[in-house]
Amino acid sequence: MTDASSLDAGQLAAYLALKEVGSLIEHAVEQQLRADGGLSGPQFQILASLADAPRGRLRMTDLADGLVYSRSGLTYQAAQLEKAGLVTRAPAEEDERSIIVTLTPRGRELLGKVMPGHVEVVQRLLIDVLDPADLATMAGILNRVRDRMRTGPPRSAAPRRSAGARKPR
Amino acid sequence: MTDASSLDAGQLAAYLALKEVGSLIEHAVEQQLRADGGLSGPQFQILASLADAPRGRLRMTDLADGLVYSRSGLTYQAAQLEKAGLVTRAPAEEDERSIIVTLTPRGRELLGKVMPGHVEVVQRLLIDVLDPADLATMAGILNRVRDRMRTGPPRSAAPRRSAGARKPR
DNA sequence: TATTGTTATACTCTATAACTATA
DNA sequence: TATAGTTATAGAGTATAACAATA
Repeated sequence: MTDASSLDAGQLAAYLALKEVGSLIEHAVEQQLRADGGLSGPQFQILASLADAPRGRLRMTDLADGLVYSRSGLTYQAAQLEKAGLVTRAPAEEDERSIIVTLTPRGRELLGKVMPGHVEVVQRLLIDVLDPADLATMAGILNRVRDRMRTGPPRSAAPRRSAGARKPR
Repeated sequence: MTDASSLDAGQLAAYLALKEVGSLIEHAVEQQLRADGGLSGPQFQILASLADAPRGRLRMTDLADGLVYSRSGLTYQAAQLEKAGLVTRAPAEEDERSIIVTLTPRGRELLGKVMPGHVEVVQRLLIDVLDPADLATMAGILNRVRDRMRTGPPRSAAPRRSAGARKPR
């Protein structure tokens, strides 16, 4: 990837570093989750989302929206988690079409068992390497990127290529 | 993931932002690669690595090392790419055990066809959102993290998370 | 024996489309 | 008709272990 057709060296370096660090951390985290709790990344995300929700309950659709993937993909994962006794599924009372997924005590327990290791990995790979100021700077920058991404990718304004020179914020 | 057991809010925010931005960009890039050239992310990475190498040639092992995954995984991908006429595989002359993977003209051509779109996505999602200073700052920080990760994760400092975990599934 | 790579196999994940049922 | 979710299915990706060939 020497010639990226219009990304200068610095831009390319930023992109590649982001990509690599992201995937390395993800990899390390997934290994830990698997080893400590037999959980895959997606499964952990579902359990964590539920743990974060009011009564450990969320509708399938809300879960799917928060986590990116398709309905059917979530159905598959939810079925796995249900088989393992980590969540239950039941129709919502107000709307019989909706399914409410609920974290079971056992699910919460497993999450508690896995969390320390999870935190340890993140701490060791990311937090410990940076001083608080850098960490805050990075978070700020990345949040800006994330917000922009979520605000609908300006598909309309695609043909933009002014290599930098923009002061967002 | 409200309670992360020992990550403060800022640390957690940094981690989550990194994770989310990384996966959103990866997703967008993979979609573009698939649409513009019928390539998966891993396949593109292999082709790009080859394009970067001296004569468009690399040994299987060197490819695998550079790209993370297992030998067998690379064998699979290399076979796909060979079927598509994008690379060739031939034993090395100095060491009959080694296989040299070579980018074909057609492979290089496809790469050329896919690159503009690839760059455009990165530009739109990442570069355009940040001013040059932020970009440089982020690259610097992430490079520090990456270097540390590569310098063998101080496995010594990881008190193994025994905790009899091992059951869900 | 160690290294390079392939094969066989098995499993996870994801997506699309067709389908059911509620609203 | 529109929405929520499931099912059937199909395919891609990855890893592990056993294997063959070369060094």
